[in-house]
Amino acid sequence: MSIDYRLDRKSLPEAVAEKLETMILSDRGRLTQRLPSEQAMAASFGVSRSVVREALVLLRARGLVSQKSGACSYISSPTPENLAQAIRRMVTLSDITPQDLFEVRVALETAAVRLAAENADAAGLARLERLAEAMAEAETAGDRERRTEYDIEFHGAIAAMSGNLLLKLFFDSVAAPLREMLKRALEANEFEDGGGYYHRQVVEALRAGEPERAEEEIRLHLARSMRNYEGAAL
Amino acid sequence: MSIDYRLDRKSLPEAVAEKLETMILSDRGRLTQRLPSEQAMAASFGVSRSVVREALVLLRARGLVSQKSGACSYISSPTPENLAQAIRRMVTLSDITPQDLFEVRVALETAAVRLAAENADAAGLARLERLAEAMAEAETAGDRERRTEYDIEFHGAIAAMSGNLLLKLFFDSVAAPLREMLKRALEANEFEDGGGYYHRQVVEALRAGEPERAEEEIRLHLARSMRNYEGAAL
DNA sequence: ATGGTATTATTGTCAGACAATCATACAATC
DNA sequence: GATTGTATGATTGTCTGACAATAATACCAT
Repeated sequence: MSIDYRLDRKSLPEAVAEKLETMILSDRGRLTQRLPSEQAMAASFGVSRSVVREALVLLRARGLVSQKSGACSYISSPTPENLAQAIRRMVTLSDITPQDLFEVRVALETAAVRLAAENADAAGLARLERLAEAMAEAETAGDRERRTEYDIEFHGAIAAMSGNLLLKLFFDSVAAPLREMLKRALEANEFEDGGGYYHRQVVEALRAGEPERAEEEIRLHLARSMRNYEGAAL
Repeated sequence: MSIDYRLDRKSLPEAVAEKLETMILSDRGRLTQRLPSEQAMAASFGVSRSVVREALVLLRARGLVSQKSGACSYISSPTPENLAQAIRRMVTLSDITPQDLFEVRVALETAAVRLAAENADAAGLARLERLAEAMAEAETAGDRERRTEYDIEFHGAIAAMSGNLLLKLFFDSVAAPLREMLKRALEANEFEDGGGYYHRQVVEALRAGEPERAEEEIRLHLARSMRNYEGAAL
């Protein structure tokens, strides 16, 4: 006649995963640490190996552990790609439109370029210049594929130059699906861009250390390049 | 002596999950559809039930299916909470600082208020005004808890008014940890704010349909309120 | 010490079993 | 006839045991 209020409605694997997660998070800093074997965990948690396995699948999906067949599980850190996939799923399944994606990207990048204008160092500026030049070269050579690569790298470098890890992470996550859209659009449409003119304008503003101007240049550039996405479905 | 090129280095559960995911995604629109039983899936995929179970755990972690014990699995859509959790994990595990969080929040909110200035409708503006008033009232009454609630709701309402689902989603995900920080800071520090003055300024700019001014007001307000976060650890 | 080999531990997958839970059909009641 | 309660079957949740594939380790020969 045990009453058994059953406050834990969760399933056993979720409960185990939660415990493991708190253990992992409290142990951060000491990463790349190997976990006990599944049998050992099953014994210490008082559940069967199947439950531990399902818990590990959950944690792997969250990017918190990595498993190699035959070897033990290791603690790991979630990667940006992890978040990017979640966003992509969300975008394809919910009512988020390509325009939403682009607007968020503009928000992140304008903020990034503001911060970059204050953090800019010589090495970073030189790298941006190299990328802008390489892009212009690829464009005059007619190599649109390489042009796009350099373009993406340029914008990513600005996000990195902001010195804000979260900003960079968000930018990458949003840029990934946009990049795929762009690739599909490139195969169909004609491409149009100012041959790296805007990129150089941005670099100049960054070198001068003028956040407002840098933001304005990026905003112009992005508004212009948005046309290339038109007609591209998610 | 079968060569067995083994092009699929993935584990069986991942392969099954991938197949199921493409099936689900291609069937979107016809959601709330029930999947076959685990046994049936195991038979049709030619694997054991354990493999199907692990695949389902993966899909559940991605928010693509929901399971009720005893009943079948149902196709489902990922929720914002799903993404928010991923972001929270990412924030607690990496070297992201409170300042990073705040900067991203400013980026998202300034973009949101710009868009809101263009999308503003009477009902939304009225709601914002009610919230600003309620906040000012709570502040004069000395009820800091309620004041904070209205404050958060006000900013969330602006994000929602942008009409951009992804922007709102990101904002909520970033605001959640900031909100916790603020609560802790509130218990220690004295709080200082302009009694809802800035909020009213923002609403005015929105009503006038002036994106630039609205952004500037929000920026001022946020720069001012950032002091309240000082000394609060993540 | 170094490199190759054998042993051992661990994971990946399978099969079968049973209890707990849910869905459904059916009977009973108003 | 609609609703409620019950019985039955299906399904999931968990456990156990097993074996092959793979990685880590210890051991041995050079």
